[in-house]
Amino acid sequence: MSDKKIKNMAEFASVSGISRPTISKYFNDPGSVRDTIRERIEAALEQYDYRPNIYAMNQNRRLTKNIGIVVPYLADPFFTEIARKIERRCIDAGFWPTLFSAHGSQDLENSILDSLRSLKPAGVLLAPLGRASDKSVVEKFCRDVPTVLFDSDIEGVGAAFVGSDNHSFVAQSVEYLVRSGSAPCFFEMRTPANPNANKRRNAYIGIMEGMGLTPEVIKVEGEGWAFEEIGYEGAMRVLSDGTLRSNTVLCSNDRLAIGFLAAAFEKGIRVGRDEGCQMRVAAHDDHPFSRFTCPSLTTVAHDYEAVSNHSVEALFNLIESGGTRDARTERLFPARLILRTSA
Amino acid sequence: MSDKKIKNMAEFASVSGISRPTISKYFNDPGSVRDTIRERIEAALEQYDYRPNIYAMNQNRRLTKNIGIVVPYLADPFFTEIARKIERRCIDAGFWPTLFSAHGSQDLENSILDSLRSLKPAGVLLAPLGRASDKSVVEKFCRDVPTVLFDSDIEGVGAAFVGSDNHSFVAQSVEYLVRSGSAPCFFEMRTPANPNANKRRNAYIGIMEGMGLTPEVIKVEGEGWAFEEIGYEGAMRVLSDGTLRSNTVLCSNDRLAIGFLAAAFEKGIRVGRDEGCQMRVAAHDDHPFSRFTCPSLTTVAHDYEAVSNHSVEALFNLIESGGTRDARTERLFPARLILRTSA
DNA sequence: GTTTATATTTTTCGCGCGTCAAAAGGCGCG
DNA sequence: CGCGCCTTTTGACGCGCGAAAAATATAAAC
Repeated sequence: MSDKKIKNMAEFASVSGISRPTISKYFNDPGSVRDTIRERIEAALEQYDYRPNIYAMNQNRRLTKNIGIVVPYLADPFFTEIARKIERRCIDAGFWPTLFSAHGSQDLENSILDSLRSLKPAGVLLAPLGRASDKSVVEKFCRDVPTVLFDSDIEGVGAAFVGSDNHSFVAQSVEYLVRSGSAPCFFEMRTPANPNANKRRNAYIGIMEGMGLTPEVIKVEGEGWAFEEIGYEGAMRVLSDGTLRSNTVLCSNDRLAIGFLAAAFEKGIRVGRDEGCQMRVAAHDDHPFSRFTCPSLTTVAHDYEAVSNHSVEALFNLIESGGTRDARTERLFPARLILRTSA
Repeated sequence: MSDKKIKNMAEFASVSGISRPTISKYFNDPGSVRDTIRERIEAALEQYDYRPNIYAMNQNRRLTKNIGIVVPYLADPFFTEIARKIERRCIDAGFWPTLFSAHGSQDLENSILDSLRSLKPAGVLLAPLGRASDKSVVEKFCRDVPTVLFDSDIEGVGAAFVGSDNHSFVAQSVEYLVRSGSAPCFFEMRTPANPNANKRRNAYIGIMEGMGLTPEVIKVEGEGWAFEEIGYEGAMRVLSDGTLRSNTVLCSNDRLAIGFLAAAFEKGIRVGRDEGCQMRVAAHDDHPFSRFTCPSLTTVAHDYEAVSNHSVEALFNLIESGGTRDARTERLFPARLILRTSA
């Protein structure tokens, strides 16, 4: 490789013997130039190691190749995992993804959306905070920028929503728990950050009633995204004061269950489906750590792969159609029961 | 606020009655214009909601306001946490941080550094993969871009290194374990991803020998960043085949310990410092989940705050000095023992 | 060999802002 | 009031690239 520094496209055009507009076309879409030309460009690229200035590119393009990925709370491995998959797919499709986390804060979510506007992204994949989101801000953003919502829905906002079917989660967990033992009570936060929590509780109530059973919902105090802590504190309380009537607990999500299991362990309560166990605990999400809880957590898994793939797919379609959104689409993926030892 | 769309700086200059170069100066550094002028600009800004085009800005500036933050594995909450703190400080200082994760892959780390070049960042905060890093690539990058390394050191690379003092971690854990019971063996991966692991092992050996004790290092198989899994599998093996001579285990890091504790639980081995416990387990890092392991994990905590603050500080100094690096500085922060119930 | 459709080149303009030099203006000070 | 310093204005240029139109080249089809 020659170490001659190429400083702009014109210079690269002259050393490669190809006109500048054609080079420009190549960088926008390598497939749009004739094979022989593409080969010559790529040969020159090997030699001279030129890269277009992304700022000059993005300034003039109608649409950048940027894609914003926004999650509510990156410290939750669920989001890390799904963000990783989404990132990968965007890169493979020739886009430039950028990851943002609102870290549980509305102000931060708002200012991320604000920054995102300046980035003039081709599209945005947004998992909103949920209840804590400033709905009007998100709504306005989605009107201006092609956006696909995932994980948490905000009704009517964005061009599409892709997520997991909360009813499917709860149907599987409740059905299994009832069949294999006794009916579960439902353990959740009083004011859940995430709208999925409400859907899960309602599904629980509906399913229990449909089976002729009496639903029992236990709501514990706590705000924010420190779910393990909230689950722990809540469990310490209910395990002490005897409010827990059922010996089977279905937690709204795995992170609460992690706290619950820690509390049960501390209190010397044996959890599991074996002989000698006093209670069973199950949850939803298949958090990456739920394999390593004590006992390992019986849970219901997201179809991470499907959710991330379909989110990206939906966004690409939206981008290709020029951001027109005839009808908002919603796509929910069913969950899969993961039997471990806690229930 | 008027909803008149301002499309460029010239237009904003005319509606605000201030010349364009002065407006430009203001956006580069609000403090560089006279107070009366600044007030008038800010008043106009309230009314018209104009924002400079970041692409046009960055194209022409000698240095952008971008800062790259690169971590090896974002699914590890340790990095999520420190990245969050670093992000915050960059934003407060008027920079535009962007977070990247190599997700444990050398290829990805390389291509992130490659992309980062195009971003022409003012500086980069890099926690390299460590052993898996392509040293020559990282080295070359650090020569071209002002870079501060954190968490994992690569000797001689980058303008500065900021991290935790591994000797301090191990000194505290070993001293405590010896004082409160018996001497620990050291549990680690055979080929650790992170160079800190090697430093911790060597510190362990040195400290044990210094106390007149015989070090015992247990190395378990496994590659990559799935530490919990590796710890679990390794523990299942050593807890079965009797290679474990000591009843006190010091894990190289918390994530291995999480796996270890899961294995011990599964095997019905009681872990803790109470009567009736068969073994003690401690580790290093104070992983956010180590409060919720069963039993809760005795560990040694990073000074997250100091590491993130000082990394950013070092980078800002580097940026202000124009990227000149007279001498590479290294700054290590001591750790703090966190007593919980596992040891 | 001619037609036709497609690809490429040439030319030219524009994007929005940074930066510079020279001229004009504001400000505090005595 | 007048001096000198510092800030702002004026006017102009450059950055690196995208886009559009018209001219030209290429390749396949007839």
